[in-house]
Amino acid sequence: MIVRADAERTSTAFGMLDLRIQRWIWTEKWSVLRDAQERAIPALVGCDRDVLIAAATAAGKTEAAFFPILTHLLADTRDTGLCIYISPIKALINDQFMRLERLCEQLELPVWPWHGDISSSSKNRFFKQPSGVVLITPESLEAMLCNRGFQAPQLFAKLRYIVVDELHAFIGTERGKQLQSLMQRMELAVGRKVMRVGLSATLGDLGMAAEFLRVRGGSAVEVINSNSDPVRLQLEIKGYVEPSHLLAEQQDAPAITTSFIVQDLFDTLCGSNNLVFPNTRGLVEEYAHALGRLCEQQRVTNEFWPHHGNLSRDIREETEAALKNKALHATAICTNTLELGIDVGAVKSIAQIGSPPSVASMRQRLGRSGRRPGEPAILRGYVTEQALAKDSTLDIQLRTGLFTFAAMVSLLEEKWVEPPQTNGLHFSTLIQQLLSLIAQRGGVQAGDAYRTLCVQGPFPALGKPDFLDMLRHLGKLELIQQEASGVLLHGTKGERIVNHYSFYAAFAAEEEYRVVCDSRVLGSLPISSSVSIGDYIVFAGKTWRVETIDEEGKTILVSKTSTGKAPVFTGGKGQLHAKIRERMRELYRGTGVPHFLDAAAVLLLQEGRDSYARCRLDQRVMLSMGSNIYLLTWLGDKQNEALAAVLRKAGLSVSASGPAIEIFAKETGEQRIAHCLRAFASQPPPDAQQLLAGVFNLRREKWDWALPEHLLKKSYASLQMDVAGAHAWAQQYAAASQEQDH
DNA sequence: GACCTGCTGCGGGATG
Repeated sequence: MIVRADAERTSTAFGMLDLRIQRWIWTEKWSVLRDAQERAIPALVGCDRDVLIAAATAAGKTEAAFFPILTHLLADTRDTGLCIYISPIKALINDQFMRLERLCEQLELPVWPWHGDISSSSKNRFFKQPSGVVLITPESLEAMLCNRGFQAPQLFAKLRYIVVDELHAFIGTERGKQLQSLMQRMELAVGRKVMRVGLSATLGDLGMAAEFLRVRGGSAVEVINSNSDPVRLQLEIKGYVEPSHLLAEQQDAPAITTSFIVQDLFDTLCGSNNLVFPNTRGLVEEYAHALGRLCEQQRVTNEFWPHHGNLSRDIREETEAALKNKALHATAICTNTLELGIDVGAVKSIAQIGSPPSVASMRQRLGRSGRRPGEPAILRGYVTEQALAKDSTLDIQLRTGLFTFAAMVSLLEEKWVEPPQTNGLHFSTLIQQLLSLIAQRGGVQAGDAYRTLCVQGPFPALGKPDFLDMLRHLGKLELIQQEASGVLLHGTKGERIVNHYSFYAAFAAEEEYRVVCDSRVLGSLPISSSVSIGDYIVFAGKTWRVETIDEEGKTILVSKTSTGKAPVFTGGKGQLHAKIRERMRELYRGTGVPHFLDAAAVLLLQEGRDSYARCRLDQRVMLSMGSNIYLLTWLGDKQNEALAAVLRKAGLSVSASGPAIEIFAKETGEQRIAHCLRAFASQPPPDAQQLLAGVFNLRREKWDWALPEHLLKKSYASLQMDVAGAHAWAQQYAAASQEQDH
């Protein structure tokens, strides 16, 4: 057997694996182990350290983790161990289950897929024999701890490893804090350390990711960073100019440039598989509909399929099947539903309409193309700018849309991605974890809860007095109550909430209407998107008339029509990192032309540079235009948000706007703004409580409504602002303006 | 001018 000889000759790690796993690798005809696998096996097989594996999407990360883990679980022949694998999405659990079960069948090791769609009979069988591999979501794990807390020590008695897949998808989120807390609670239940394994393809900073995996112990995590062969990139940004007079006259008509972009997509993408990312669900609908119509007009089979989170599973699977079907050419118009885990096979190119939300996201998207040996990863960018007019805003004059996109692409080429955002406090999730801990243990001492969740857990930023404040507030809201003995229990309201299944998710979800046509569910629309009877809408790439709206049953009935308009989906704003603004400024100051711009985009680049020079933005920080003053910091959105709060507190009417802060009412005067900035710089940075005094409407996360005011402000500020960064900038500004005065 | 993710236990009734 040649295959066997190859594997043995080139690999020492191979010999460390259980013989049955070696045999399985031979029968699968794998000639060599991948780099990540080769290095992960010795790191994991001894079960004596935490490991972070960073490797490209198709580099066999799952096997890299499971070959040595299964080997370790099988080593004790009398008592097979347990491994818990945690995934952010159900579809990934289903995928991994199919891959893993083929192997584990041979090993006589049970694999337990575990999420909301799995029957309780399978789950009950696990409770009788808790060993093997459990593939689970954080929410299902939360439910297990909540409802079977007393059994936790027995259930996890044999737990050896916790594997977290798509680690980057958790970092910096409510679910991430929840996950860290769950891992901590499992370890406490069994009274010992359990080895943690993180898997990811898109990590901006491995040290921070390691620290996320093991709070206060990141430096001891073994990091395996496997860069497989770098893929050749083929990048292009095409520029388009929207005639402004037409836009003003016909508000409702689709923009002229949209139809140019649609035509270009049609011409370049037909005949191959591609993904198109227009950034919003509404635009996914618009483009899918427009491309479908174009196919109809040209009398060719439609090759364009919509995909986003509000479409029914049914419709999403149609799109996924079209992409996987080798007999068809298919292009998906999608949101980041197709950015994560689900396997849709290799695609030829990615089209990005408008700049992406982050460089990390653009890289993840691009990772979907160029997966076959020798093929490049192709990114086609499209940027629309409005025609220049006398009254054009600064934004339009500077062509910030093009410069943002170009800066991001140039950073992508340098392999830079945003570092993970780990300083969010997420006190909302602390409340959830406290209530869940009470459920798990049937009551908990306040000091014990503080130690578990804050001192040793993922919420170390909360001091003891603040924690007690929070408990008192939760008591007032009847979420918790304290027994005479000091034990914390659920209050009447807390009891009701914890006993409903909606408790297990750490993140908030908006209520939605189901959209139904002839008893087929097409998907859902958020309650907030205003839709009335008789409206014509675009949904799932087709047009419909709204027939009835059932408020009780939360259902919208529609029928087919021939015209319609994409519905409005609401949402927050992305946060641009300061590094991108820095790169934009270098582009304005430079004279070179990035190789990835087409002729029209180069013209826009020149127009932007002309405006930058004309406004003398290299020398000045403030610029009066129309009735406003712009404070051009060129900082990231979080720093600008903090500066805007500082100015707002001084009584100015302001709004953070791209690379600048816009100050309304020119009569304010540049002097007054300069004075505010110097005053801010001369004092130590204010805390959130001072900065957000008198500011309302700060609730963003699921349990924010139950936080005492000052903790809500602290949590909000940690997520939305960088006060220290803003302060550092103000100090630089103050020093520079002093020099000018002398 | 943002996007996405997730969900138990129990009881009643039908079916094999």
